[in-house]
Amino acid sequence: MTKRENKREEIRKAAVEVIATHGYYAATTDKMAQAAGVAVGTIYNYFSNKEEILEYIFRVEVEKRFRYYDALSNQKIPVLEKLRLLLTRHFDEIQQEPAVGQVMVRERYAPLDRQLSGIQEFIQGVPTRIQKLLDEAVKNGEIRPCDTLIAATALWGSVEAVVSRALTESDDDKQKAILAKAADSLIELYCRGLKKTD
Amino acid sequence: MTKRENKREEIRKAAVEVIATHGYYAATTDKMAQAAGVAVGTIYNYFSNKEEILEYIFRVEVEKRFRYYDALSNQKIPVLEKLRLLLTRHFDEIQQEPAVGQVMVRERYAPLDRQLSGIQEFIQGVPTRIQKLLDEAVKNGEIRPCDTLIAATALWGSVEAVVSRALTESDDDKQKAILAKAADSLIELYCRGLKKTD
DNA sequence: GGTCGGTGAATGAGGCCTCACTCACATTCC
DNA sequence: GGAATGTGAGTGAGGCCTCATTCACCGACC
Repeated sequence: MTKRENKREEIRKAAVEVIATHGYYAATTDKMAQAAGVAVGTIYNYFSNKEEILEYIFRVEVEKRFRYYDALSNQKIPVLEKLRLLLTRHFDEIQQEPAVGQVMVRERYAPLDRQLSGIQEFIQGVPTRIQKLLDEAVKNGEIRPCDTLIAATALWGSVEAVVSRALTESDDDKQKAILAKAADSLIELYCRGLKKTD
Repeated sequence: MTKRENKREEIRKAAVEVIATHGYYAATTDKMAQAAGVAVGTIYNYFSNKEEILEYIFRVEVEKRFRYYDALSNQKIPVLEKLRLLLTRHFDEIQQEPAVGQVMVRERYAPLDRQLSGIQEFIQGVPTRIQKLLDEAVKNGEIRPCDTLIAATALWGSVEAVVSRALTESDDDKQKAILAKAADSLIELYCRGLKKTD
């Protein structure tokens, strides 16, 4: 990583913290600069404006997830197992960087007017890929035929809600407990449903 | 409804439209005033500040849902049926006032620093009530024992995601189609799960 | 090895603009 | 005619971004 990329990374991390605690709009460039230990002007040597910072934050996460998805899609394991791995990885990452999780669930819609492509890709891209997996699973008979658009949307919505819920938990151990078993709980929920099997 | 309440209501409706299209932060008081056909100053005769408008918007919706929940909880029907009715009603209301739906899914977290109680009640209150229903259903054997906190959080997360997805649909008929069958699709998804019943 | 000029990252005060909110006055209502 | 309601230009606080300047570093040259 070049020196330049390094500094960009430092600013990104600082911005994540500030946005996570104050929200995008209250996260002033002053606060970000202070958190990164640089002057305001320095930020503008690495990003063209405040929005680009938010976009970059999302882009980094999107790419992480897409890479993992791609690696997974070639493997010869049941689709539901792929799904479980995908969610597990996601919750793991949130656990390691809770602030990133905060930003992702909170700022998905942030600057409405000029929609940022990094955020767009995240909102649409991840559920779309889940839908692809579900379609595949329907085709090979692993799951029953159903409206995969609704199912994929619902599944990812659950994930975000659980992340959001976990992160409002002030007790650190409880937070970790929720995140740790979240993937398995959700997969079980979506596989078996709620009804008693009789 | 008194004349005063009437005007407050008009301003609320106008604000909903403006916030739905621009997002809370870009929704200036000027735009709201214009949309309501009044002067900026008038708004401040009915609301003490901009945040209170957003809070009021949420409060109106929360109370609608709580009233329906209360009416439902006394009835002698299966819990899962209550849940279905609750969701059906919710999606119906969104269909009739899509802008309100936009605001609810987008602005849940809006002004982070000083959390607005109307919004808080919505974020926490609705899932909490769903969890109560699930607990009841577990107790009377209607559904299998499970982590009802996760299940309730997930269920409501799915609802919000589907609403959000439907509202990004520009084709009006498609939007209605999604919303119309959303409640049943979700209930079925959560009851039967995805797996093939063999 | 000491001097010197070139380079570009870093700085932060302030320009400029936006927007929530006010208030002195006008209008309407009863 | 007095109370209630409406008005919208004005105010000032606050925040994004700029840019003239600084300065640490480095290679060139004597």
